[in-house]
Amino acid sequence: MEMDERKTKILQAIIRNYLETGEPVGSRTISKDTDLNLSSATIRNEMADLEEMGYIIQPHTSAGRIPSDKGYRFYVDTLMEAKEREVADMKDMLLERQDKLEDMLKTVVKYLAKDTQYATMITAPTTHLNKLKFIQLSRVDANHLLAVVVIEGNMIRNRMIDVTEEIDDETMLKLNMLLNTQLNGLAIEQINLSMVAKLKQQAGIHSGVIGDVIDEVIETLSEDKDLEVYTSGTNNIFKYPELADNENASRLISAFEEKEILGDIIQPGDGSEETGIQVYIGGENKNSGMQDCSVVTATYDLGDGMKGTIGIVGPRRMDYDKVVGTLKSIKTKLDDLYRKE
Amino acid sequence: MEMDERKTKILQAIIRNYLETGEPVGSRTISKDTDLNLSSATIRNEMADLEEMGYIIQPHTSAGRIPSDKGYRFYVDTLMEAKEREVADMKDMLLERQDKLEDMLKTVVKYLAKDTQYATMITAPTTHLNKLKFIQLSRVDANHLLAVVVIEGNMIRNRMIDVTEEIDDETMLKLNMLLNTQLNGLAIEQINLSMVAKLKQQAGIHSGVIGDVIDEVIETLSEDKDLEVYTSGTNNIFKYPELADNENASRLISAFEEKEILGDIIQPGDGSEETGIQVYIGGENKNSGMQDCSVVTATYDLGDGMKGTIGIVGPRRMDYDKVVGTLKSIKTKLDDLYRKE
DNA sequence: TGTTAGCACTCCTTAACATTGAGTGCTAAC
DNA sequence: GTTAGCACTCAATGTTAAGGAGTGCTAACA
Repeated sequence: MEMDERKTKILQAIIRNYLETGEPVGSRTISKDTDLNLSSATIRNEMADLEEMGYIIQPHTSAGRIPSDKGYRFYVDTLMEAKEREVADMKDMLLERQDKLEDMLKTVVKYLAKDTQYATMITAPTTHLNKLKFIQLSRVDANHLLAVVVIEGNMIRNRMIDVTEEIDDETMLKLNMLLNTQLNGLAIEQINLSMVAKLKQQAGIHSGVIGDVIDEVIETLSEDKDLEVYTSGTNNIFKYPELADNENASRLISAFEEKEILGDIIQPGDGSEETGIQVYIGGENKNSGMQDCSVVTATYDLGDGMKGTIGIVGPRRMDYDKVVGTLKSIKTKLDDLYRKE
Repeated sequence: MEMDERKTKILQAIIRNYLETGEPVGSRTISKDTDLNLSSATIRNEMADLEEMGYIIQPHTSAGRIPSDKGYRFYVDTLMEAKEREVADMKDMLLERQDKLEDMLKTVVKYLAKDTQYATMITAPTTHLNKLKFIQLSRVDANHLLAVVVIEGNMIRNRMIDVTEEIDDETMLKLNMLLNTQLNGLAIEQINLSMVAKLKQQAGIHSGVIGDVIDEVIETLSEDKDLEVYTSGTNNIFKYPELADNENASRLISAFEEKEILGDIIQPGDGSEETGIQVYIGGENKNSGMQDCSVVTATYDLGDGMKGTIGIVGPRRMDYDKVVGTLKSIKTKLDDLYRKE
């Protein structure tokens, strides 16, 4: 048996209706809702076919049908009409300050949660490909140095370094010079052990303390800010009874708190490249706690290799059109953000 | 009618039992559980008295009794035996790094959630009383300056500043000098508008750009890091049926996400000064969403005016002994942390 | 051959009702 | 003052019946 136009139309009507009401939909409803002018009996025959083909499911013998994962998948891949939606302007969210990326991400994720009424999360952009722009070591007091590093995209990292013996001005100057000439322009990823060894060697006699300082500077660089994840609207899961039972809710809340969801979910190279948007429906999720959820992710790219991911988590009967549309718009705005400048 | 020793013993037994089981406790149970050697009938008479006095409540006529807020209050104030408990060492959590206070707070709050099985939150220490230790302005590229400020307690703040016209080396040097001599040693709180005006005046001719830069530096200082709140174990609320119904859970989760709970709850100067520990039982909470919760807070003090608050949120029938004990221990460890050095 | 009306059947949902049992309050005796 | 005894209350649980939405199947129809 195979899909024809009529079956497609009926399947679409079932899904549309179910997304709206959350109730299993019966043959009579479809008979009235579509422009096919078919009796409920005919619809019933078609529905039996669709069930046999695996697109819809009957919760129990005397109930209507609900879409299966395969049905949703068909809908998302071929029937959905995701329209770009008007969304708030990222520029406004940036508050004109480049270094407070963190604040913008929080604002975005909050905005998305409010707009979609689902739970949302966003990862900070990766920076391991970014190049060093500026390194500075300053003496704060007798036994504390402050290391500040700026990388491409104007992200700042810093660290207070304890030193056991005071370092004189001349050495500080030399050290700063050394760090800048050797490391500037390199991507964080490129810095390896042999480079560090070379650096230490060049730093010369004071190897004891200076070696430690260099180690700490390097560590500051490779600090994993990439994994930073912000979430919002977790309480939205209570709006959907199928997710709101205690066990499920507890699992989800916990997953959001641990912030490990996105890492678990995203499987690079699964066709999301073209649009940057990817949909995972119910059982398609690897994460066992999320088999009853659908997740839509978008990869944004601020340029210079700074990519991050936005995730929206809702029930299977998520409003895919709206969510995908919104994410597309947000993604576009984020992508344009740095590029235009 | 007034409390006598026997009533006290019975009340204590009722509360202890209820805290353990979560079920209303009947007269027969108390008759067997206590060493009073009284029949259930006698206990019933006493219970009727205790109810009249407002310490216990009968959910319905044929049920046992549960403690009222007043009962819990009596228990917490006079019957409880909070024993200091062995807790993880903060030193280990600090990972030997002074500037990563944030990481320590996250670790503490996570540890507490795991240890107590309640939802926990912690506020970062206030810093508005702290003194400036170090200010540095550096040129990152032609139109970006980097401002870095270190305050007492070695907390670091920074900001990237856009400048429209390039600032020459000499001016930078002068500006750094000026900022350090004028502001070092001052508490953040002390810096006011007239000081800023004076600063700008002293900075001289370049007033346009320089003025903006100074404004941004000042803003960096007063950035409200104080309000930073970390939470953990929110999913623990599902362990307590009285909190886990949808409406309640949603409200609580949302309150935790907004992180406004502690601010709402803490009422300074309500007797928590002696021990730094404060207990809010059920209806005693101002926040309307938390009328079914109990909250225990502890104020920690890292010295230099850096105070913060820890909060533990659970059901009314929280294990007060354990929670208060744990908080006392944690508080002591935190208080000692910086002081000893 | 596809479509449809009709009908028996399934099974979830809801309400009504009876049963059980924990726990109480009261009374009278100790 | 304490206690045994007893009638009473009421949430919880189980049972049964009625109602209804929706199906699958059959037979008639265009």
